[in-house]
Amino acid sequence: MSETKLSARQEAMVEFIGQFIEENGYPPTIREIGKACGISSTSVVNYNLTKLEREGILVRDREVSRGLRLAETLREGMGNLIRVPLVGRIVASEPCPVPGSDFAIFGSDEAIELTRDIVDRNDDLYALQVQGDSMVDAMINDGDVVIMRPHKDVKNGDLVAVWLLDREETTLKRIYKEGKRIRLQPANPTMQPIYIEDPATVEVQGRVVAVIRRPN
Amino acid sequence: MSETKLSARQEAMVEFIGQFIEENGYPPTIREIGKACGISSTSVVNYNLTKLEREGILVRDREVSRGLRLAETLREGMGNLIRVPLVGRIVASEPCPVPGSDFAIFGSDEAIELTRDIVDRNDDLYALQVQGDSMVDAMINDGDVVIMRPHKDVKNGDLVAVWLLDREETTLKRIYKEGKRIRLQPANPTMQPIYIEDPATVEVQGRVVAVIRRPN
DNA sequence: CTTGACTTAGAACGCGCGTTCGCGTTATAA
DNA sequence: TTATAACGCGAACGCGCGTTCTAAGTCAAG
Repeated sequence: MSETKLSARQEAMVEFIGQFIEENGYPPTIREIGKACGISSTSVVNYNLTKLEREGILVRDREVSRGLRLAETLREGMGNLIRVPLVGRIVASEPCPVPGSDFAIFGSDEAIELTRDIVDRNDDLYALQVQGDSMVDAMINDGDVVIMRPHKDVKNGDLVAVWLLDREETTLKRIYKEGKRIRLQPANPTMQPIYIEDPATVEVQGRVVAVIRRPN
Repeated sequence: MSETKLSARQEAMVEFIGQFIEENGYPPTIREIGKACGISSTSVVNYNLTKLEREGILVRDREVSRGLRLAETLREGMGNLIRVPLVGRIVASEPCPVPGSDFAIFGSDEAIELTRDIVDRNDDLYALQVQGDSMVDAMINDGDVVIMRPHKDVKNGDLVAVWLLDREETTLKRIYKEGKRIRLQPANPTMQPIYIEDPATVEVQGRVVAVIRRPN
């Protein structure tokens, strides 16, 4: 779609509409747009509005007063904020909860709002709060919130939450598949890696996409 | 103001209005509110609307179609997103930059958008990206982003960035004033604290309000 | 020049929608 | 009981506002 097709008048209209909505909380009328952009006739405003709609710049609800909104605002408002459900706590001594299996230990309305600056996509992300100091070797403190993505494709070097069957503990490590064995590398470079000879004894719960800490 | 004064009908109206705005991008009319809440008369809707306005729940623009908005939405929309400038990198071997003294090493448009869920207030917050593994004893990795608040009032137990004059290094520690001396406690509980006998040799750069890590 | 697509103007139509008024119901207090 | 207020209903008034029709000005192609 070419965006250069917008005339100066149409560009002014779009700018005014956006400004108006932000100021007043509701869209302007045809006549308000006309007055602001120096258009005397309502039909001209209507004409250009229909044009902008066909261009995809805005969405109109016909027969409705103030029934228009900017498509841009629609996407920005919906897409820039991501609500991630806080589904539970992660403790070393027990398997960490996942959204599918058990339900949330917090109310389902418990969620963390994040921006695209922190997590780019939102494909079934969920959040867990770390309890205890058992994750210090993963550079993660008590109280930290980890944002998880269901594992699906785990690549070498990913920071993942795994449940170790034989040790009966949950841990956060970087995972490397080295032939038949698996190496679990702590994030803290001063700690030693764990080598797992039997891949069946590790269950990857998910990949850590972000860690958020709020000291006191 | 007592919030329990809302009747069931008024509460339903508020809920419907918020839902309607989110769905359509513009507020409902009096008659739409009435139909949705089972009110046959427009005057009743108008009556309760005026009541809600006096209660501070919503704002009305008189004589204007769809001229209403929720006060809550007003605050949330404007204030929920916080832009924090990314002013530079923090390295152990040099003093960390602060917004006032040196200017941003990144473009001034370099900023991170955060929500109120991560940082509550926005009083001159700024962000620094950690470079190097020198902060591992503060449980902070290479590449982590720390959100800082200019120090002002530093309380015991705050996680702060300090410049140590005699060691010539920047470090992130929890600070405790114990009489005349200062104790700098690493976040990693396995590490030993540093004791500073002369308070003049530490310069508090700011308080860490959040740490954000995005593993690869 | 004529033709036709694009854009602007002005005016009229008609329903949308906020406002207002009268009146009935219920509740709490004097 | 009456008085006052809070709350509800329905109808009518009147401007707000989207729609539509006619007409005219602009500009490039033929």
